[in-house]
Amino acid sequence: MVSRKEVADMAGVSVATVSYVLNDKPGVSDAVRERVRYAIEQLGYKPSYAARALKMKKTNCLSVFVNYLGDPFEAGLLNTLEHITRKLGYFIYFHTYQQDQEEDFRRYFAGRIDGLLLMGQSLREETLQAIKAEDIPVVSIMEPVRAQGIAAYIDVDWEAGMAKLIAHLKHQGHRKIGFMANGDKEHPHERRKLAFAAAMKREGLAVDESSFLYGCGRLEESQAQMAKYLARGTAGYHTAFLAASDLMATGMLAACREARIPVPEQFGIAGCENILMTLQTTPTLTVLHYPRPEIAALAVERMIDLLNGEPAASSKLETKLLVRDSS
Amino acid sequence: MVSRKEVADMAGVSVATVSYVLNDKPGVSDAVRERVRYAIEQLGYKPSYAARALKMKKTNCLSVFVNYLGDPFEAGLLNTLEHITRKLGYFIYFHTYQQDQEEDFRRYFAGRIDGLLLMGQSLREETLQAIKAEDIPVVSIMEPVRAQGIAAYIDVDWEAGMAKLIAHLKHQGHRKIGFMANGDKEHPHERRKLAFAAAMKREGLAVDESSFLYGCGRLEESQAQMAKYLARGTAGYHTAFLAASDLMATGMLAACREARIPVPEQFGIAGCENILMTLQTTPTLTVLHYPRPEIAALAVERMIDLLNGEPAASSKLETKLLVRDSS
DNA sequence: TTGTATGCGTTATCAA
DNA sequence: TTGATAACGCATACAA
Repeated sequence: MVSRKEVADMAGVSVATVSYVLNDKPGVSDAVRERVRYAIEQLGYKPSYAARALKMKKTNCLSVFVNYLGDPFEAGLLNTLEHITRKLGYFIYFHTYQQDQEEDFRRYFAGRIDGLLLMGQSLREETLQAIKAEDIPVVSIMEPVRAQGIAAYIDVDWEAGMAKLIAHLKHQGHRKIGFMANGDKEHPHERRKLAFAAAMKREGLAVDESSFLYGCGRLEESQAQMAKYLARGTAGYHTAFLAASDLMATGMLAACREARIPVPEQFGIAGCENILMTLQTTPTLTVLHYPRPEIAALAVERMIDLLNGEPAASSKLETKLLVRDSS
Repeated sequence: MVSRKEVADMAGVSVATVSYVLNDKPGVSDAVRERVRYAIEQLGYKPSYAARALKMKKTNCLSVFVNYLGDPFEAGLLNTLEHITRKLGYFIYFHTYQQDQEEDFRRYFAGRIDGLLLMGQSLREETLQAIKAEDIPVVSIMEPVRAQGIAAYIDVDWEAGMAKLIAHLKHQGHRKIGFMANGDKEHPHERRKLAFAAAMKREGLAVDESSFLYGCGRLEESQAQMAKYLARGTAGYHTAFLAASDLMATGMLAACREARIPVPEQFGIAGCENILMTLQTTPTLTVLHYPRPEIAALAVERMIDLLNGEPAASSKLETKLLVRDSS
């Protein structure tokens, strides 16, 4: 590990001068600048991140809590997050988040990251306190289910979106519409479930507990649950199903195929994210389009604002209804 | 930000004593220990990570370069990595890796992480030098395509695995067997392609460039490429296709369904990872089982070895053939 | 059993 | 235009 002192010695200057060159400060003669640059190059010197972070009280690192690293919907958000923040000079870390691991994370906040990005998770009160104590700004993509103290989130207007989907299905003649929910009430999918229920009521359609299946956010589980539902013989009770995620909608599609129930003729299905896969299913999936790049970009923008001491603000973007072959 | 000095003042002791308590050093009276603990609790003190990292020249952080964050195969590895390392007291960071971003990462190694985990990527020579200069151990899950200086990798024996798959298909009567490859020669999938070619030759079956399609590791692209292949009318030239990833195998399945080509009657398809999804496709997918939890656990074990100064070592585990309905 | 003092690699202030 | 030097928060050798 070569430190600044060695560079200074080799260039025959003081450590301060090396700093000036490194940070492009004015007031260093070209000759000295060149000598320092040469020494840095020769020695392969890299500034120590830890020392700089200690001195500056700034890490240039951001952290993202991800619900599940294999999720294609989240991946679309993460890619944009990573690109934009890297261009801004930040390093961004991804971790999977689970409620029961929050405690492990609490000691994580002191002097490691400048900001925290959430993917709609609701944090425990103590964790929030720890974050606040360290003065770490939090921005959530997707509105947390429990509002909490998180003042900055970026999301779509789920109720308006679900209303569009429901109106479309209603127009197709559907009256009994079900919903494949996540099941975990702390999961960001929960907000989509609530929005579905609210929109159904506003459309004058019935919702009760029998309207819901629970697919845990996973294709496989959703497929299994749907298969069980269809096998119960009460098939036909609902004529259409929405899902809290495209992955779960795809699972339902697979279950219908297995059960030889024609979609959309006998059963309508729709998702609410527009992940790439929904264009490749048979039939292609009717979805709400969730503008992931825009949302991620806005989230970063908000984060930078907060890091600059500007006040928190939230935004809700619009979804777009894409009618395809599954409805 | 509350520092150790404040804790010391409140407890009426020196900063050193606070350190002793914090690090569970012996030789502190119970009374003092209690007082310090109380002060820490009251003030909500958390040790500064940056300061500790600077002093100890150890960050307790590991980094993982991931090919694609939405990939279900990689996700299975990441989950295990995260669990095990966290239990060992490490924080683990995930980043997506792309060749053209290596330069950005070069300054990342100085004082930020103790070790680097790769998912089969081949790094540039300069990057490798930078890593070596910082004395950061590297362990790769999946053998890198270009051997390089990476002395520690954990993988399965791909050639033996591909041989099992091919022998199985041969036994089913297939002679013309194709392979859906990635196309990116630096991608870890490339090794599976090479293993396929080698195993085919050893089985006395023909392989040439026409044996390969290129799905870029993605379901959608694989499906599109397969659809194009089937539409060419030369369909029937190959009677079976393997894929470098289960996701791509699933894409081929979807393409066959679209083209109304019955699998496995007219066309055999198989994957080589055994991700969960392969149990839910129609038909279920014949696969090689890649033991992800075991591989990930071994990788962590090797990393800890290297961190303790023990010599590098590599391992190759066995795959298992799971014959299901697609072949 | 506890305290003092030093250094880790930086940045930044103040002198020279 | 450059150089000493004092922090930053922590761990630890050594002294008390």
